[in-house]
Amino acid sequence: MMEKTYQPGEIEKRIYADWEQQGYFAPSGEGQPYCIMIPPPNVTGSLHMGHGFNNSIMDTLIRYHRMRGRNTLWQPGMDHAGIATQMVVERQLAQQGKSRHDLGREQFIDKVWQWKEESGGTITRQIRRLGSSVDWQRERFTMDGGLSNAVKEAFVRLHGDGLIYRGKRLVNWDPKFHTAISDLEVENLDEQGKLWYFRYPLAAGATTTDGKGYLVVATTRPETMLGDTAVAVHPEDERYRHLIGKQVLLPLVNRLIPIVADDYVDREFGTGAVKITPAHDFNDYDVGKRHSLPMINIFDIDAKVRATAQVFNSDGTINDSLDKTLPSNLAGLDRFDARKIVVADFESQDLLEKVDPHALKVPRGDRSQAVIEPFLTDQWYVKAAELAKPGIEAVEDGRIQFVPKQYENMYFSWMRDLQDWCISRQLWWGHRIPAWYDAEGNIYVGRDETEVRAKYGLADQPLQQDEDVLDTWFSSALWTFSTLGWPEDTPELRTFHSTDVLVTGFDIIFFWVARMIMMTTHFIKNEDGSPQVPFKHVYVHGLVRDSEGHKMSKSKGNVLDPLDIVDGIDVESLVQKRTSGLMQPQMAATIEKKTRDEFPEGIASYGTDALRFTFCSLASTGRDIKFDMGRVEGFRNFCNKIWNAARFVMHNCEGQDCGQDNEEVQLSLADRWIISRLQQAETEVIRHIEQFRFDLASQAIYDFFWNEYCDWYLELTKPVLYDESANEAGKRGTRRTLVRVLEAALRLAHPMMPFITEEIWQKVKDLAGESGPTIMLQAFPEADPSKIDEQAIGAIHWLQKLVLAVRNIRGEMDIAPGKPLPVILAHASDGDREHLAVTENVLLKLARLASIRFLEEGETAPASATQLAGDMEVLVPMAGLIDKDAEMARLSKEIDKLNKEKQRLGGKLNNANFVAKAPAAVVDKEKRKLAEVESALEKFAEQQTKLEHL
RNA sequence: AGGACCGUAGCUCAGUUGGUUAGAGCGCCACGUUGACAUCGUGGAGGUCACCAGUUCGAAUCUGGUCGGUCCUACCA
Repeated sequence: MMEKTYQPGEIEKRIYADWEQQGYFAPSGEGQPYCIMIPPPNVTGSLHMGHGFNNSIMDTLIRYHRMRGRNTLWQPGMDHAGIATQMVVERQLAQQGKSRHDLGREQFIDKVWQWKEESGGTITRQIRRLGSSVDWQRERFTMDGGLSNAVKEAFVRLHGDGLIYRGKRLVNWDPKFHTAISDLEVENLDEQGKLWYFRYPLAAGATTTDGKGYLVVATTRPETMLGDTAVAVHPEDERYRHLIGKQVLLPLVNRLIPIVADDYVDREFGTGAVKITPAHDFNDYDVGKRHSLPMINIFDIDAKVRATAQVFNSDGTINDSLDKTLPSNLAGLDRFDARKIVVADFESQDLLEKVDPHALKVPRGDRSQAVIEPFLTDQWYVKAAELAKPGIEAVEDGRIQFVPKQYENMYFSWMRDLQDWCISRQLWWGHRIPAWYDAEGNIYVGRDETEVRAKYGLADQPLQQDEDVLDTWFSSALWTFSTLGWPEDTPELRTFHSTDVLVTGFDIIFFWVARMIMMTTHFIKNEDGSPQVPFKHVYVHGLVRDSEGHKMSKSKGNVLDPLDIVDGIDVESLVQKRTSGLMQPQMAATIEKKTRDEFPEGIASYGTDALRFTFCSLASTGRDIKFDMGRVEGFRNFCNKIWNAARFVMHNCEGQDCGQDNEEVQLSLADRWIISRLQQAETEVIRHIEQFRFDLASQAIYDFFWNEYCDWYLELTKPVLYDESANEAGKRGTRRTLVRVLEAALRLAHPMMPFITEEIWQKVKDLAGESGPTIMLQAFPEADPSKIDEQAIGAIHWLQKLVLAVRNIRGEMDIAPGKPLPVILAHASDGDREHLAVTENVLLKLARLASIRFLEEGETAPASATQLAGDMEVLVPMAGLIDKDAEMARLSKEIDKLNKEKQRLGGKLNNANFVAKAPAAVVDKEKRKLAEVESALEKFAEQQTKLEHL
């Protein structure tokens, strides 16, 4: 007994549990391997809509290929997400008024592990609820034993190959989290600032060309002047040429610094003279290197001014010759407070020339939002440029293909201009760097301390392991092979690597995709020694945005949990969810209002299949998705439609002879037609999935099921099934077709809508003559061209035109839908007569006709409402039914439309150029169209005259 | 500054190598509970394909430009 409406909740949970328990998600071990690695979600909380989207695409691919007989592995797992996760836990501690230092490293890490269990549990529940057929037996975590081992191995080998080094360089320093971050983790944001013009007095009586005793430099960061070690001018700048090699006396710190010449200087900007602060600006750092300038670090790790500066030579060694004193009134001040004082001091000494407003880019940490300080520290780096080469080649020669292709350009431009990758982080949560130091600071790299001691012959001297951890993306970069057991040479690695597709958003192409390609090509080799790629395709999808097109984010309060669409949520809970744990609690009121406006009733429960189908239907390539609840509702209705079609089929087939026993069957025209259309739909769906066009594939499924199977075929079966006198072979044929086409359509839709298709499949499989424990492991339907019956397609098409013609008259003329109408067909051809002969009985039912007949030779047609079906006229006599004026109006509307078309076609065909140059087939087509339009016009005009005389 | 993508019905989106009467879903209007489904059925209205120029017999589609939007990269202190 099936419910009248589809109720997904209970069904989905039951089915998923069964699948998992039966072990259907594991690779079959047979067939050509097919593998997708899940982009491991961060254990920072729960999955968002982007994950829902991503998972829907991957599961569609996985289920499709599994059904096509591939040895299919979908590898699940999660990412420790170093900085992001540490931040979450630190924020929780902060709510109790504690910092991580109150706990100490070990205890803090325990706390993070606890959080990982909690968040990880939520995430796996979500992944299950989304129906994802991942192989849970193989679930991995980037910090589990195996993967940590892989990380160490990779680090040690890269270090051995000279591709990892440690050095003192300028890094992006996050003063809030007290760690270095990579270039990619810095966001450059437009902000309004100022440009201060400072006077730097010239030393030893030098003067400018206009006779002034000082040089004016412009800066957006006045406080950094404490660390200036030069002023630079352009070598060909006539204004300053004579000053090159001279010195200025740096105010406030009273240090003499040189004036140097460097091409880097833009003569047009500011005054054309630039203060150089090698320890706090990346460009200045380069200038400093070129001119061997000392580097003066004026800040501590909080980006507060130090009491005494740290001074280094340009090669990074400590410089003891320069005065390290910093003005005492600035010591301990935050950057921005120090700035005010510096400016005030310049002003009071009459050294402030002017202040202009200035728009600038401010570097901020993508997690902390703190202003990043370029900072001199010792960090570990990967020589990315060298690793990039095989990765560039792999995409150039097509071993890796991006879908859509335009992302390859983005990839290339990044890969061809790679800076070294700073991989050390001053965090606690992450993979500890496998390097040890002795008392003198010598560095020893190895897999563990024992190995290090053995390798370097260090007996008993104390060794200290590096305190830092690795950038979280370092372990992610190994994901495709570390999850398969590397560095061991495992059967899984041999079987499933290279993987087939990576499904991901464009926002992490650099963070992740590029780095995976680099690491994989370096570490994983084919038998012949050539580099392996991590995946053959990169399917890049867009971002899921809210209904207004805004990016979803916790701080904006517009995030949706995919499960809230699956299971529904009341408005109070939704408001609660969106307003709790905010970084900016003052936003709560605004968020609450917006949420109540958008979802006054909360969100209804739509079920997983509807959500997944929505994601698929929106997945056109390279485009962001504006999430539209209306689409979900539409596809929820589609699920219900499938459900009810199945009810109809069951009602008519259950307990009946559906031809399972191979008794004689007779297929009707309609049967042969729907079977033909099924073949065509199968071809189409396969083609679209192979091309990653999930939107088109979903459309094809929807069209076939609703607009053909339900709207036409089911209706066409009724006259047969309900006809007591119909022969048994014919009924059997119709029942067999009904249930078999349904069964095939379920398999066709299964990758996108796994639950409803399984639930119904279990009910119909026996009737359809199929057996097997689950639809998941059935074959994906493939077209058999010999089943395409052009004659049936033609006849049903004819019938559809006729039915539509009658319905149009009925609708336009306001005739009750149930009123049986007499119909006369005029201008019928032999073909029309043949078609009517085979479709008459169903036609009468579908169009609700009292009678249908051809106009006799020599007979005059009665006054009728007219529609055309091809050349044939469909006449509904007006007597007592139809209002003359209404029909006249309808006719002139039709005639207007046709006249416009006639004009267009006529113009085209009168154009000699068109006739001469266009391909003959195109010209013929236009001619045929014109003839049709003209003949139609003639017929309508005739009717018009006839009616006028009435 | 460089680059990418986008602009099609009220809304969300399709439209394959130029030849369609430019489509779908939702929404809208009218009618309708006929034995799967009102989460439904039937009919209908609704578009100068952002704008301008060009190529072509022919442009939503190709080229150039303008305007609008989104994003990425780099950065002038």
